[in-house]
Amino acid sequence: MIQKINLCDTRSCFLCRNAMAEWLPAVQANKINLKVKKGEVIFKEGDPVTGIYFVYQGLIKVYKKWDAEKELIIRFAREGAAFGHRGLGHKNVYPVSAAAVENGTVCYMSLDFFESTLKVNSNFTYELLMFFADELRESERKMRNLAHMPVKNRVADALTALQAQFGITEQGFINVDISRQDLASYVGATYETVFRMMNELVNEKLISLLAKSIMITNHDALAKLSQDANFQ
Amino acid sequence: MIQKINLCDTRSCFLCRNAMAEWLPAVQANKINLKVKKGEVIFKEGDPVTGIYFVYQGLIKVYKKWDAEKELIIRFAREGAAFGHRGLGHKNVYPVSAAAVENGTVCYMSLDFFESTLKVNSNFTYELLMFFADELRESERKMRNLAHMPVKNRVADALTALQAQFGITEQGFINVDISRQDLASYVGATYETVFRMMNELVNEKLISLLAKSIMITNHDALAKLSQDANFQ
DNA sequence: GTTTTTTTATGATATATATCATAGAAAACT
DNA sequence: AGTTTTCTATGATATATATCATAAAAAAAC
Repeated sequence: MIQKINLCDTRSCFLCRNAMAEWLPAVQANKINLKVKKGEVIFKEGDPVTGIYFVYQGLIKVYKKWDAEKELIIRFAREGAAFGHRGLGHKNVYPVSAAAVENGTVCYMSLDFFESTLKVNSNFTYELLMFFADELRESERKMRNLAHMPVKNRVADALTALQAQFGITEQGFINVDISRQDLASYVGATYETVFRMMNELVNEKLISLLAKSIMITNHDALAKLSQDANFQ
Repeated sequence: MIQKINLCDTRSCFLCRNAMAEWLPAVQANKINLKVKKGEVIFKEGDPVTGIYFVYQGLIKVYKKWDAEKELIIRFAREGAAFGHRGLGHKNVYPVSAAAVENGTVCYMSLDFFESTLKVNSNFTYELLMFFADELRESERKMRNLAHMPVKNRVADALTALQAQFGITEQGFINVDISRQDLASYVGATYETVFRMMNELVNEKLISLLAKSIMITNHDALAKLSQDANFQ
């Protein structure tokens, strides 16, 4: 991780958007910008928590490992998003790992400074609380899906979520470039099973593929698959 | 839900423990105590969020439904614990359901009053944030387990967690009285599978059963099963 | 205190998903 | 530019877990 001071503009990230304007010089003075290379691990589960990160540019995956080669990707963090905030709370080690999916730049600040930020900016703390509530909701929805939803439906859910997060290119493909293995890790299944389910979705004309790119061709049907399937 | 004003002491719950003493009279004036009967549903997913709850006495399960008879129990809330706080954030419907596992009493306050509490008690907001961070960590650990851990290990994990949360009786049994179906819903598997895995654990002398009661007889071995199984 | 309902127990069977195996294609390194 | 290395593709097989079926036991309702 190459250190590059003063790269970011203290305007675009979650912290800078929600902190008081008066606090931004302090942020400017305390943050550090780091260049990360594709595949580089920024921190891993079990590491002592030293600070919190924001994505300035690029794409970060936050994941939990399972026996050497398996992992579950919890979420993708893109420009502006915080990560490493799971290091907050009453434990002092990261419960997750974070790695760069592509070359990029991240912003880092020490836990001490971040805690000062929380103390000083009550509105920021409140917004962070709301953000945590949203993440918790999403996390528990995924828990339920992992327990009860078939892989095919989870693939549909993952693709819908990726399109919602990253939008589409001019040609209509989901505007994110991740490997099939990472997609499988995001779904919480093996590469092979996800591959097969994608084939089924292609045959049913809900999605179409061009090399690594994925296009959702029947958004309603796909969304229906990813829906709760329950009620009452 | 029978309404019973002024039952609780404004001392034991998460809010009362963390709010400023000066704020407690306001809590006293704005809270409502409700009696709940075993099996009673307090709110269910999709209901509009009107407020937040605390358990004064009894046991509450927080769960997500899946097609009529299946559910995933997210957590058990006992005396002092908050529930319904997943209604915070940027959506206005509960993402989970809550039901009484046994007869009990809960404390309720409107979302408006709760938000005022957050605004006034910055320390409480901070503590709530830390609580959310802890819950998020736990939720994501369970996500990973549901994706990759076999049912037997998840049963071991669930039993370990239940003993940590509820302690043991004088005879050494886990001090909680839940049905096998609820245990299965907590594990995220079917009743039958959990039943079989429990039998295996009994045969391996890690646990022993007496009617509905469960005793952990080899805590280390059980904890080992529920551990990450990964590293490096 | 009897009847009805719910919970527990257990075997047989089906099925979804993981694992193994192998090969070609693409990307990354030197 | 050539050579490892990683990623993608796909079939065959194994296995974990869910589903179905049925009965006994316990709890709840009347």
